[in-house]
Amino acid sequence: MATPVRSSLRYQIADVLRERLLGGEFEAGEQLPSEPELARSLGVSRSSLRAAIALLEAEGLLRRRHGSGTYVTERPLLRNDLSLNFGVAEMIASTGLEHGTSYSHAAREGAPADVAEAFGIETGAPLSALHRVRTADGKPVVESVDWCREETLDPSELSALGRGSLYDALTAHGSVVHHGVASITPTRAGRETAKRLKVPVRSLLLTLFQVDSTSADEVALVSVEHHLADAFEFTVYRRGPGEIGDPHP
Amino acid sequence: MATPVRSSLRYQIADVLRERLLGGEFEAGEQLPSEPELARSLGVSRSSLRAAIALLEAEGLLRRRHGSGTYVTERPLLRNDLSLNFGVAEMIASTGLEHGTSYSHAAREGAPADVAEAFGIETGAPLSALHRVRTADGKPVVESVDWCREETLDPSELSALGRGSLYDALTAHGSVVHHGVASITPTRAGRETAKRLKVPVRSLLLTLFQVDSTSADEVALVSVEHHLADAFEFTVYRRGPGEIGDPHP
DNA sequence: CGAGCCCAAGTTGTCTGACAACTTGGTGTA
DNA sequence: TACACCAAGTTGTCAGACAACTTGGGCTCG
Repeated sequence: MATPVRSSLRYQIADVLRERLLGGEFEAGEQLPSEPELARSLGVSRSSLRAAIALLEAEGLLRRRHGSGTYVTERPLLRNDLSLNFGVAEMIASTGLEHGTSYSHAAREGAPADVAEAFGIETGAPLSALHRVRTADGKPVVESVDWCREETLDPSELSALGRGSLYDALTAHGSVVHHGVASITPTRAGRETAKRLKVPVRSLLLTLFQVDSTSADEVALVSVEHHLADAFEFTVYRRGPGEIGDPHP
Repeated sequence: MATPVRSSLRYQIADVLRERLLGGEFEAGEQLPSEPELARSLGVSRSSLRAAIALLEAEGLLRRRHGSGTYVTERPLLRNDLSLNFGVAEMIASTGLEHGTSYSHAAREGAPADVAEAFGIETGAPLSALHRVRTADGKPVVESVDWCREETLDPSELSALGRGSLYDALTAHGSVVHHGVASITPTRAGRETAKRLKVPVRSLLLTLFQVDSTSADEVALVSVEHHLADAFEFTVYRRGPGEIGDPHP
């Protein structure tokens, strides 16, 4: 049972190539082997390989030039690339610091207006809420609140999370997060937040309001994360305006 | 002549489909015609159509389900989608407000450290700089500084920009911006910035440090934009973790 | 000798046709 | 009714061929 989520071949190929690229097998600017050759060496058809390359090109990792070749983009490894969705723990770990949790509390709470709107329910309707303070090398860096439906995970299950990932817990309950839409705003620390993060009141924060959905476009999780301003650097790869969609006049 | 930058067919198809999708021809969640049928109606091969659909899927506009069909994603129209690169003017215009410029000054200036590093030159080396304050319905909302090489655009050319887009000017000089990498941080308004934006000192800002490059991965433009916190809402579509590979374990 | 044209090899882009894998709704049967 | 099965429709993958384009080398010609 449990729908093994057999990824399409092109995603598997893209995963393999991404790992080899990020692993440094090819240098920046270097030309990849030709498509027929690469396809042979991977044991896949050229069309599937091309589909995989298209994915990596959309991510900004590769660039194709008609008649010339496929090249590794020279962009630096993006720190905390916003176009990829992952948890705070991975984000901290990727900087080489030790991540931890200095505060964790789960409860059944009424939904605030913005969260309720995301779920399509009424304000004040009960949801499972998980309040946490995440630390990097012991220093608090992120205060977060995660909301999900009680049917998906009840408060006691959230409490039992321990070191496990919230995404993993959702997956185990059949609610696989496929993508999220994040909204980014600068904010200032309020009394409570300042105390938990151990910074002065009105300190600079970067706040992410994120709605995570399943592949069926059902909202699975809503998160509010307050990040210390100087804890992380968020980056994003922006396509265009050169090659994509002119409104042809 | 002059290299008409003939976009690949799949990009043209993606443009057409994107326009039809955003134009509301299909409702959210609705199923598209089958690939063979759609290919026939567009007069292209199925493989090219599939390549175009892959682009739109990577943008989060469509979703394909093996054996079932291709569906329009239910996500709302993203306000100021960070994964797309466009100028401040378009951003303001997309909110329905009148955009303008209340301050504009171009000069030859020495490069600050971070800008110099992006260009790969020494700190203090001369660049063309364009300082501007952009307005929405007459109210200042963004203070920006754009830097480019003197060989690309000299200060007098920057001054002569008028209402034209900086990207257009760069394109006209053979320096087509293909993509950018933006870094996002919360900041507070300094004395000068506060005065120009007509807000109190230490007001909340969202600062974008962006490096725009050509398709040859040469840095064409570096911008620093200070946005009023409540002027815009920046959003970004985040893939995964469900279907696509983790960044790196 | 140098500049410019031309060509051939190599690469990505597109097309065609076929079949596999999967989903979905309906039908038939126990 | 419940379940298994089937058939039609859809996307996924494969194979081969040719077109479009880039690049570098060799050639011609001034």
